[in-house]
Amino acid sequence: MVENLVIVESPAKAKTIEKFLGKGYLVTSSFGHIRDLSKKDFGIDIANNYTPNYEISPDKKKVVTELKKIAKEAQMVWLASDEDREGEAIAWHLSEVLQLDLKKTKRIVFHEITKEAILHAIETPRQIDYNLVNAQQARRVLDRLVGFELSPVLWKKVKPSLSAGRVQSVAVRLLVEREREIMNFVPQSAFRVLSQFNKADTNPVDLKAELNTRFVTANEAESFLNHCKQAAFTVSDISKKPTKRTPAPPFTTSTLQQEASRKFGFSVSQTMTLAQHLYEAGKITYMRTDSVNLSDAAIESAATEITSEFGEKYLKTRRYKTKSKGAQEAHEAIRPTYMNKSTIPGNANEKKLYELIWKRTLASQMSDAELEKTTITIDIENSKHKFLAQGEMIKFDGFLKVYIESTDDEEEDGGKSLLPIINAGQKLGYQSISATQKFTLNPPRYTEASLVRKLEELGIGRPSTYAPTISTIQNRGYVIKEDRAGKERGYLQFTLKDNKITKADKTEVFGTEKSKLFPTDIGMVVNDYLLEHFPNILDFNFTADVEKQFDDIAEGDMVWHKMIDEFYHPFHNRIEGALEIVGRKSGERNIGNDPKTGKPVIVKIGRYGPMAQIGDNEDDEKPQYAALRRDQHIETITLEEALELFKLPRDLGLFETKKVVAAIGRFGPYVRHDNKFYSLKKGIDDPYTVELDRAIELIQEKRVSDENKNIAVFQGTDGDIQILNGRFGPYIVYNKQNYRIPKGKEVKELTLDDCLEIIKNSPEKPPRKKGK
DNA sequence: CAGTGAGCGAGCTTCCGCTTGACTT
Repeated sequence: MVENLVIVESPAKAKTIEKFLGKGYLVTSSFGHIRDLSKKDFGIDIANNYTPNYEISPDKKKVVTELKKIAKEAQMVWLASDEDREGEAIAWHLSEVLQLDLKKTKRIVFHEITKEAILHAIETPRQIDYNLVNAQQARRVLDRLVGFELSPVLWKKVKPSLSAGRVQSVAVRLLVEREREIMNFVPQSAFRVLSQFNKADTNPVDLKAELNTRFVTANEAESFLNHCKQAAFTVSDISKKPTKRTPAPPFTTSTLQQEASRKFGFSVSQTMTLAQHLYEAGKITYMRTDSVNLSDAAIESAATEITSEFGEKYLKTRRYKTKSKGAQEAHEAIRPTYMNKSTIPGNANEKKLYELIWKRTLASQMSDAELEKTTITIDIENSKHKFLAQGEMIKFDGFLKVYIESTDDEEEDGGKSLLPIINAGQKLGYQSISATQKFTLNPPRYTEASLVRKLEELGIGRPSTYAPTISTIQNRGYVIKEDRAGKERGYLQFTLKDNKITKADKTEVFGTEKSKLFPTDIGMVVNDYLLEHFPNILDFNFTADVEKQFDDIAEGDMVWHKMIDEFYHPFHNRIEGALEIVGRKSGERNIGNDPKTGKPVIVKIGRYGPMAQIGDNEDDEKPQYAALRRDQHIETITLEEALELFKLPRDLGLFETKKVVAAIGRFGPYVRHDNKFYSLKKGIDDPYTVELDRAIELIQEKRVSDENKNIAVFQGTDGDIQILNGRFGPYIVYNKQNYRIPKGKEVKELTLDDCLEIIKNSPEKPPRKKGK
């Protein structure tokens, strides 16, 4: 029997708090929300003031039973979930489900996990704030209504199993709109002029300078270089300007995801998994937070660390205020639990992430860096243009000693080099001057992390959902994360050297993308459909607007189901209106006519994805169909590219009296013979040109490797027990299940009894989850 | 587990936010 039961949300937190409270207190956790809306009939009684119908979540049944048992015996139950909308709702659900006696229930909150904070919370309990709970119910009901009414519209109008929601649909919209901006982007070019000067008299000095204008035409660039042949160059001004740089605030979920992505290339889910490990090991504070606040204790221990490591001069205590929209600040910023540990044991990635967090936290409490920016201006005789050389010198490193924040921008070359000592009036001579054609860059594609940053900026989504949202839009096929090769383009370069101008045609590769998010055809079609019929849900301000109303509910100034009612009626009307319109949305595009038949060539989303067809469905003759390749898109494919697709499948001829055909399938190019498939070799074979001889070679190769595949066969009660040679080594197949062979067994010597033993001892496999 | 693209119908999919496992062919 326990005197006091304290319930928090996270088990790791429970463990820590129990240490602070000591005897008489049992601290346990609810593992987040314990119940949710039923999936039947929306889980909402719409006609009856939107009364929610809650069910204990299946994976929480055990926890709830356990909590019920303890709560019954406890003299006092302390509901200590987070101090935000969701936390308050968790406290309320607990009190309802556990049927807590209000006289024996107290609600407590704390923002940091320190002994003082927790003891203080125990001394100042309150009751559940029902206004805040209602704000959460409004949030939950709204999301359910939007998600569960919108998604089925997509199943009917676009494709089954699709989804839409307040958060994911806006995320996709951002990607689609950026992609179209890039498609429509027309690069402009101009000539950038760089000069490599030598000091005119004795020692040659390395001084690079850039002209303060760029020339639009090659003629202008060339004639400027001509002018430079005879011109004198004079240093006219040297200006020095002190500047400073300030450290970035401590990490939140979103900024940690961004930095881990920029510095180490981690995906957002990878970062979160690593952070979860660090949190569970007690190395860092909670990793799902929107707060930049540090506890007094943390600031103090950071100060001690800084003073002892770098000296008083490097210390500057700073308190940060969160400014992101919709922040709820139930936690601290993400920081090391112990500031005196600059590194921890663990695997390489855990170490990297921990050290990043340690450095960022420490730097946030350090002095500004003091810099001096120098600009040297060089006049050109008889010209209004000037050359500028810029340099930056660190006078005091401050926080830069431990941490420099990265940016998303590509590295700019030059500009920040160290400058030589030089005087005004100094004459300079050039070694070479070049004018290089430079193209403007298209807006950047999003990475997972930069999309999270944008969503946070718009106040859409929460720290606990950033990573899952990014996964959802990929799982639905709206978005794909991949690398894409760049394209080549030519550019001009003029170089003036030894009084001679040379012109060069050069090529560069541009637009190379690595781990970027690309919208798919489905993503674009769904986005266009939603934008056409439900512009209010897709509005970038939709979340911010409803958040304001949730705040009013939390303040007690608005009744939650009235707010929902006002939203629901016009929304539901739009749903009905959208369903009344007949036909599907397929993103259909007519890209021209087939020169052979004169029939129209159409690209659209078919039952199995993006496809091209020659001829109308109304036509007497059946249209010809072909699936688009993975790197082709409805919006950009040309007639020529589409016609190319119809050259497959290709008839290669006969082998062993059966036809051999080459084509491209879901797993890439293949040849088919006698209903069997043989993959073409990547980078060697091309389905458009492969010949019969080569196809036969591939078939025979496969036959040989298949022969080696079978090691042994035994007769089991449920059919054959096979020992096969697979991609990962030998394994056993029996009754449609695969079994791994334990180490230390000689595969060739396995007997039937050995196999049965292995099958019996291998752990029961859980049923495969549906979907991917 | 690759080829298809007509049509029917049954039964399914789906949201956002709190948490952590238990998986890793």
